[in-house]
Amino acid sequence: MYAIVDCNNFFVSCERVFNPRLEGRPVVVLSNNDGCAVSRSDEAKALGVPMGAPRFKFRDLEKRHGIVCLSSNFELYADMSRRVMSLFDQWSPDVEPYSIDEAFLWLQNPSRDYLEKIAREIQTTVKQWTGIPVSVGVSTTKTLSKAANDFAKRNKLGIKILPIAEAPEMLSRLHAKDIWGIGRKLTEWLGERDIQTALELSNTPDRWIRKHLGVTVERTVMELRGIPCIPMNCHPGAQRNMVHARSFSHRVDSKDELRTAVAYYAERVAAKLRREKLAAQAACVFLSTDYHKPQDSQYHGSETLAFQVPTNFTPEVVEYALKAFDQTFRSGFRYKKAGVMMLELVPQGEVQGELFDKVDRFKAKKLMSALDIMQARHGERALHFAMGGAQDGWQSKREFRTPRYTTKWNEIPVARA
DNA sequence: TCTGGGGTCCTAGGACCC
DNA sequence: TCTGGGGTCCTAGGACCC
Repeated sequence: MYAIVDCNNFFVSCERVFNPRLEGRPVVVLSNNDGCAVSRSDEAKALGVPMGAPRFKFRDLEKRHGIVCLSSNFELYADMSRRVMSLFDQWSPDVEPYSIDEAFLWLQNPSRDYLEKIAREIQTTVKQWTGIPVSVGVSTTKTLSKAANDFAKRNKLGIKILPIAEAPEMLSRLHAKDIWGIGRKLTEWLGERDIQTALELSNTPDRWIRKHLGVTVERTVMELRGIPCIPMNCHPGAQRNMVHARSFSHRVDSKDELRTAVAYYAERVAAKLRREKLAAQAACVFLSTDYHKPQDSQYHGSETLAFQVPTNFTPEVVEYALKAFDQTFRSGFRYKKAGVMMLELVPQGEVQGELFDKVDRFKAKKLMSALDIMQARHGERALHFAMGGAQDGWQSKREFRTPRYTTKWNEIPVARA
């Protein structure tokens, strides 16, 4: 049986662990730039704050009901996620962390009593040891366990065990859009063909599905019928790409300012590569205007350049990123977002040397370690590349960020006895 | 006025090989 | 007049997930 353990309102729950005053109040965590609602407490959901809604659209609700809006604090959420994930191996040797707030567990014993007991135990232990409330769904496939979890959440059950015999009943009440793997486009397409519920989809002939919707949806359909097609992935392959991208708080039209932003993003993504001990074979820079403003002239450009040798050396990453930037930049637009992608990642230790290399790799590595140590100890701005320069208008807005309680010594919570 | 960021997988089509 | 069959690799774009 597959269990999915999913943290309830994860980002909000993380905030509540360290600020119990938020308990019982409507709380919303905002995306970068304090833009959209990305996590909502039950109270905020009940007031009608939609997932992904931009803040200015629920400002009225916010004022009227005293909704607490917080900027996202990813350092905290990542650390809390690590704590939660670290607990799962006591219930199963096969754990697949699926996202920052979810993991699949493979449970060998299918007896209902056993599954109930384990699911309850997971719920109480995670809450007691980390402060995070979770929901658990269990069934014969991953897709059905996700449906069970959704059911548990909707009905405030906390856990739901779904034997295959009971699946059709539940699927008849599950809308196609709420199936794991069926997104907006597919929902629309299915709706046009009068397929509304998960049960209707699972009763559709698989040949027809395969022909019109491809193998991915076919797998989902089989899974709804209780036939596992999406295996556990406990040892995921190495990461293939890495991105650092941000929207600007104001629109930017100056080339210099945009260039500075790109150089800074290149710095950040190179540092992230080194943390993961990876090197990239190519760099891609992309720029875009504000697609929410169709009346403005639009431009979405990107340029990819291959490195001579796979690298994570900041000066080299910045150099290539700026070269790509100069090729993709067009003047006369007001830019809203830029990003730097590192492509075709390889483990740093497996990089093949190059006889006529321009860079002294040995020195480069020592220089970067020194830089990384300095930044870890004294902050990112203590020592950095001039190119990534002074912080300008393109910087993200983060007005309401809470302390990084668990990862910074000077932000650790203080108890007064 | 104000609308996120970071990923993966699949498919179709074109270029190229013998 | 008549013009094959069987592959691989790469890329762009589109879908999905959280």
